[in-house]
Amino acid sequence: MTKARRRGRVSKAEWLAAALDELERGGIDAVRVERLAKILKVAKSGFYWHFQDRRDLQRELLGYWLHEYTEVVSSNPQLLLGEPKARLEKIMKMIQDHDLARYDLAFRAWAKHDEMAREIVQRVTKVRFDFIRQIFSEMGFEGDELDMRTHLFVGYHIGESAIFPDMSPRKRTRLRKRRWAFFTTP
Amino acid sequence: MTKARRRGRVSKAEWLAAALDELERGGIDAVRVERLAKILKVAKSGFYWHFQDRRDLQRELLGYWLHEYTEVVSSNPQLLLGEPKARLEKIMKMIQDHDLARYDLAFRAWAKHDEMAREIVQRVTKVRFDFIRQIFSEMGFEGDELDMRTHLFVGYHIGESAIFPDMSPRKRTRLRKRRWAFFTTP
DNA sequence: ATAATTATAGACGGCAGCGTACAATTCGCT
DNA sequence: AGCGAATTGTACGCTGCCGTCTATAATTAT
Repeated sequence: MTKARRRGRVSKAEWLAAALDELERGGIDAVRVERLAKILKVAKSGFYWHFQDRRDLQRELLGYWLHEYTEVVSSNPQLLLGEPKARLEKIMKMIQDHDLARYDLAFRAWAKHDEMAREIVQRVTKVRFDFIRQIFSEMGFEGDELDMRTHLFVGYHIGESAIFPDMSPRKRTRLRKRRWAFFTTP
Repeated sequence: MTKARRRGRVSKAEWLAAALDELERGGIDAVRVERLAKILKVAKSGFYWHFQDRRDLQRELLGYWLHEYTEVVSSNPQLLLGEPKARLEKIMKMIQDHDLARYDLAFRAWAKHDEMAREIVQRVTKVRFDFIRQIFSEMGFEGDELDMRTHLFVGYHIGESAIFPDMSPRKRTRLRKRRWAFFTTP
């Protein structure tokens, strides 16, 4: 439906994409209507055709992130079948390859002072936590040991790309494999 | 020197404390001169007596955080002596008790789009990384295994309190002990 | 008590951003 | 080509915030 038509028209999806870019770059306070309009080389009036107001854009941003960066993964049938160790490996590769934690820092910083953002972030955290917990559970871990491994896994992967952005892909892959061995060893 | 005197006078330290509060609550964009003045119930003119401008406050904020939340810990003589496993345990307890990662999310989100902040954040990350790496090294880990454990440890602890804020202190302590066992086992 | 220092109040000009109004243009279809 | 619907440009009023200025009050040193 809403795809870019010719030149000069800006679709809703393009406004959203620009907003996500800006969110990552400058935090939610950089996601400003006039700023996005300038980036898209367009007057801001078009924005108010697609969205009710700035808040409305923020809502859609949260929905988009929840769906594309968590639900799409956690409901991927490929990740629900087979040996838990193999599934964990696939997920770790996926996190790295698709940079699934890319926007986490910005969304979580935002959630600190915004109720609407906090709700979605909590949901994202819970979905990911339950998903990983299930896998460790199938590996045979229980109780606090299960919780500890799940927390450590989920907590680490949310921050990795933000905290250690300068690691080479080569090294990242080597460490990933060691991490996998570390996490899957009883 | 600069302490709160009577009513109505606001010291530099109080401006800084309010700024740190606001930074945690709302991100760097919430650290605004007039906002802080309102919080402190004072006109903003006093601000410009203590600080050259808003940027100057930000600089001091970074210096304060670097010193109080990293350097003070990493140069603590108590943490430089004794068995590496015992030292690691002490550090983990300290991270929990003093909530040492409390401001990390806000500073790291800020660093995404501000060169001055990025410099300090990188320094903080490096100091912590080297500090922890030394300990794991003394435990006998080497090469990629050493790097993996250091990354995992530092990466996890930066995010923990931001990502899992609702855990009870009791449970946090139990998981901490398990984490210690996990990290110190070859 | 007086002088010097330290901090505050209050008012100003300037800029950036939000949301609105309305006219103008372009698109999709016939 | 022409009609209605979809999208944009331009202009406006309002608010919040920065940094400056000047007069004034409170605190400390002499």
